Amino acid sequence: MARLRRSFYEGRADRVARALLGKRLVRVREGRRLAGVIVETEAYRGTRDPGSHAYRGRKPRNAVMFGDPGHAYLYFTYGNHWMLNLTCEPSQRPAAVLIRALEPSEGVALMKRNRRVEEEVEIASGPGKLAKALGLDGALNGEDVVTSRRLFVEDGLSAGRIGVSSRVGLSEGWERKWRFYIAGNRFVSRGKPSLPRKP
DNA sequence: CGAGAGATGCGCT
DNA sequence: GCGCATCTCTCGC
Repeated sequence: MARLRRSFYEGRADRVARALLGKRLVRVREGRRLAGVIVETEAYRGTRDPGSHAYRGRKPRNAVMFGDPGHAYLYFTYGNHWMLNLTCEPSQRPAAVLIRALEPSEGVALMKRNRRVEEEVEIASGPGKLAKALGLDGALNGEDVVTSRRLFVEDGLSAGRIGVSSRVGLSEGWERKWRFYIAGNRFVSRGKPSLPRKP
């Protein structure tokens, strides 16, 4: 399968987020391929988006968001979890797509071990789970996924019907409908039911 | 099986 | 200190 090129990531974050559904995220670690089909994403774009890390300007942590498209932005949160984003839009325009869930396809046994779970549906049905399953952390922050041998995205099949909803877990900016998922796919995360949200 | 809270560490106020 | 683009476990039904 062909790898996605730089031009793929240059578009608006919400469009890239949609387009990433059905593509294959690949992690190569110690010579082994760990991979899955992207089934859930969220877009964060611009300095006006109160849900985005770029909302309060450029800081050391979010600097990758302001750089070239097609790079991994990995950040640590909640004291436990790494989140994988892929930057998009031209340089200086802060934007990224959070990869929220995968349907596992290669290296399933190893990913289960990384996660210490038995059920396939538990491997990567959420952004923190996904990073753990693939062995992603701050060491890969800034990685160029267009050229990297360790982390990249390959073209895939059509995603089929796409669902749209509010983004998960935000106290501000949740009214933007920038979460996208493959409708009916069982590996999509359920999100966090107790957070404030409007129908 | 759904709701709720604790875990856990870092960046910012 | 507080809040966080979360996860997991414990309760109670």
